[in-house]
Amino acid sequence: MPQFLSNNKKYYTPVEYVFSKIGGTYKMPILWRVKDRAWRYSELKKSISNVSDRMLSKNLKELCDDGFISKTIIPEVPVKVEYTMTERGQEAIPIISVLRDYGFSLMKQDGIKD
Amino acid sequence: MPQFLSNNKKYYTPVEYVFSKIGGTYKMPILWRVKDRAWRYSELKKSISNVSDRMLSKNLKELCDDGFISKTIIPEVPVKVEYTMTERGQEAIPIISVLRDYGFSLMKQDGIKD
DNA sequence: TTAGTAACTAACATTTATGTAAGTATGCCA
DNA sequence: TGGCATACTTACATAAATGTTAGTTACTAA
Repeated sequence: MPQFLSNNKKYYTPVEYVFSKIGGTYKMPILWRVKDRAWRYSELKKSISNVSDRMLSKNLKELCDDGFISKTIIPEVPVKVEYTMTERGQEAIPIISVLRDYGFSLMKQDGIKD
Repeated sequence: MPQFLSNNKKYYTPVEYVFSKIGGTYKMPILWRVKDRAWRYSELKKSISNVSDRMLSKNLKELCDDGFISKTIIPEVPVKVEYTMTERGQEAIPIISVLRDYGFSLMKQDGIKD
């Protein structure tokens, strides 16, 4: 396998690089929601089953730091925080869409009903 | 998030189901190699950087059990084992291809040379 | 009888990802 | 002053993925 470095971490494939950015249990679910409108922290919390504050804020922070979403703090009372897509984030959506479709196809092959 | 069961494990999204089948560090690298010809165990071992016997044989077994590749034992001396794609495995290739292309695109955005 | 090769397999250790519970900051309102 | 709300953050614990080392089977050739 080829290999390359980024931030002192070694990657062996481009696919591995993708998952370092948008992999894990919650990042794609977050991006998928935020794709067409601004979402508040509390909305995401309610909408994504079982996500803890720890994982939600960790993943939101990483997605911001990596440029996939952006964060707006609206100084109302109590404070309101909104997350929206960046252009880089939008580019991830077709890939997630392909994975979703493939997931449904596998589920069908395996006799799983959703 | 919606949810469904398969083999007593709970899944929340179709994407999660995809990764339960072809996710992890080595499954896509294996499928990507096996896509156009038969590969021997020892060839895969040499070709995939850093993979241990434990992970290689575990992943090969799971990919077989899940119907993505098939295994042929050729009773020469010493024994020869070959892995080839199934039709179900072939269907995964375009998805891996999309992920690879996206990986290269992210790497380019991030100034990483391969 | 010993050694060598291919393809595993099992036991145990470590690393990484995720879960749980509690606490913090800000500001308002009663 | 106390309590409530949103959006986190921290410390600690558990679970899941992967790594390491050694061993196994089956057969042949020296």
